[in-house]
Amino acid sequence: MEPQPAYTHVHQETVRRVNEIMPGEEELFDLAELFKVFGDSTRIRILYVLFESDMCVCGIAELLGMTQSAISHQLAVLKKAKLVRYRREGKTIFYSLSDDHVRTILDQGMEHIEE
Amino acid sequence: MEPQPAYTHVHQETVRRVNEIMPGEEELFDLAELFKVFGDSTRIRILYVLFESDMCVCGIAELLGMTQSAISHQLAVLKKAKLVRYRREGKTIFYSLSDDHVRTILDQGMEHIEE
DNA sequence: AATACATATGAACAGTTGCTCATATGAAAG
DNA sequence: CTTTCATATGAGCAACTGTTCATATGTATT
Repeated sequence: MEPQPAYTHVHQETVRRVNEIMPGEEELFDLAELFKVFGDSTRIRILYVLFESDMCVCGIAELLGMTQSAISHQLAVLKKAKLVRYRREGKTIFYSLSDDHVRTILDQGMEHIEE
Repeated sequence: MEPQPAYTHVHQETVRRVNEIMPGEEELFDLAELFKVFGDSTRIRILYVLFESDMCVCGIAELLGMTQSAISHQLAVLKKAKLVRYRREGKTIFYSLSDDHVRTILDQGMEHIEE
């Protein structure tokens, strides 16, 4: 048996409750990774563009006034986080939002900052 | 009048709609700043602790097995983002969640990663 | 096969982040 | 006033991030 810390400042009952609801290490990591993706205004702008319409990489770049490379790198991040999907049509690749959580999360964030 | 970009890949109508819903520069910045705060697993763990109970800095440090300094630095970040409040009781300072958006945002994030 | 166009990707660089360590502030008790 | 306990804060450092630049991949056209 490992020695337990003393918890001089926290009640046993609270320790128990916190341990009960605290997500596991991997969930915490994944959650943080997800929010990091929302933590950049270029990526947020891309998501807002995709709210209105599926779009190709160069279209997004044009709309946001950024280079194709910068957008492509950021789309890779969004893709890895499964926030966007893509489909190929000939030479062009169209990106679109993959689910509704994106909108809910951004809306809640917006509500918070507008207080 | 400034010269307008050509938008060779995007329809005028889409450009108009995107510009209509795109938040302003300052809002985008604030939104990204907010999500950056959620983008660290230590801060997320602190928020989960505060879901269960108001708590002093050293209590949080104890519960999470981290130094007082590390927790204090992170609480400063949470405080700046207005995600937590604090009250002094003698020598001790108790931190608590400041509103419900925190829970909604974390829940939505959790839903997304659990797909 | 050669060219053109759309996109992806790796290296490099400046800027940022999270922790540690040392120290400062601030309140209560002696 | 001095000590003690709780917290805050600044400097420093290693790790990470977002962009640019150059180049690679992949598809269609000639």
